[in-house]
Amino acid sequence: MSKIIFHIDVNSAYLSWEAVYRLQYGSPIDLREIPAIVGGDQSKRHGIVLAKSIPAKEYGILTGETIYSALQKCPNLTIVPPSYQLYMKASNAMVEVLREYSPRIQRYSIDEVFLDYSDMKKPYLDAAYEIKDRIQKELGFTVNIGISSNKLLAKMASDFKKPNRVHTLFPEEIKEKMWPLPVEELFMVGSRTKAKLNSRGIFTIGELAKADRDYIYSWLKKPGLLIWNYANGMEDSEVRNTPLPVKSVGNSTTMPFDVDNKREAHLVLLGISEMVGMRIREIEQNARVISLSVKNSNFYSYSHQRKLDIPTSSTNTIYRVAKELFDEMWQGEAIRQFSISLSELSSNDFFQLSLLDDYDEREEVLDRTIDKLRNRFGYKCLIRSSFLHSGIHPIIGGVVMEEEYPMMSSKL
DNA sequence: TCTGGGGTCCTAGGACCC
DNA sequence: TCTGGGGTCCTAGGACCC
Repeated sequence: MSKIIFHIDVNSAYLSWEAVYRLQYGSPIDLREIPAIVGGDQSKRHGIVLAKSIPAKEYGILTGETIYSALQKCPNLTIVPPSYQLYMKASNAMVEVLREYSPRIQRYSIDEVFLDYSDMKKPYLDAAYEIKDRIQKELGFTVNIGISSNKLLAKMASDFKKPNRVHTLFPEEIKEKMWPLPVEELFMVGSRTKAKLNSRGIFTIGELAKADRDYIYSWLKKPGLLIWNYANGMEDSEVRNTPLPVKSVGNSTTMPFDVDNKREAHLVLLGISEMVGMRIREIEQNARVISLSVKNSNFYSYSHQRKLDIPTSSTNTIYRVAKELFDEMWQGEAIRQFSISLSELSSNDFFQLSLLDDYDEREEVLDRTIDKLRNRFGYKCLIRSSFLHSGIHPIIGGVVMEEEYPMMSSKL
């Protein structure tokens, strides 16, 4: 039987949540009704637009652009900083409502949820409008709900006219509702692929859909086949109740100032190693591959990685390898952003039992002791002396540890 | 005071082996 | 005299998502 899938998408999520929160605490202004954005701190060089109100959108302000540029478009723009704890709470509250409608729920991101409504009693349109209205009434923010027979089409549907709407996009509606859209509005067609497609005369989703499958595959390989299938409405992944296992853990930081010397670079790497180390131990995994990536002041990024003989979760090992990678790749120029990522993860119990001899083990006992202290008394209770007076944070990375939700990124 | 941070997946090329 | 070919592993880079 054909499925009924909902995609629930919070309208201007971060901005709406800020607006609701501020109204609850007596603010006379609804951020959704004025040109406003949620944005990072420019003085820390985090100055990009994370979310925008509809009035801000009318000034041509785009998510991801610099605040500097947004201010040129709208000088009296209201800018508020992000508060991720708040967004997590709002997201959780929404999911609690959704659980009343189906046990099959997939949190796709902090503000997007897939819900499998197949074989439920109440007619799906009634349920969708009820969900939408309840979220608005009970939680104060609005959502769009897209409905179809698969996740891809449901997601495309939720992107139609906003805010506070329910849309359907069933296979028989594809031709009329999806094919006329510009090809870049298709999920997984980004700016690079848009340019490629346009260069060969493909401008709409319909034109991609009608292109020859083998031609697209020989030209754009697997991603080409994927978007060709999507353009034809073909997608069949399950609404996953449980998150997939984590494949990599990484943290990065854009420094408030460029780093142009090895000593400071190493300190930054130590700070990041502390965070990724804590996180990998938290999920009880070991990593076989350590990757270091840097972005220089010209915004050029490059990376090196190393595969270890023995998977690790030791902060010192991560740091040592990251330092080696940095020393062999660094060209001596000013660095803006540092990033360490751990991958090829494996459960750690095997190694703990089998490697009785090993050097990493004592490290790990110490690491775990430090983790416990930091979890109990706060991160700052124990810091390495090398950071004192360095101007560099001893633990670097902005992960909200409690109540983690899966970030599924480009995978449905 | 101009451009974040956290992810997944794919491809290409070289090394190495038989 | 004229340099195969397939498979696997590793690394670097790049595409996309929210």
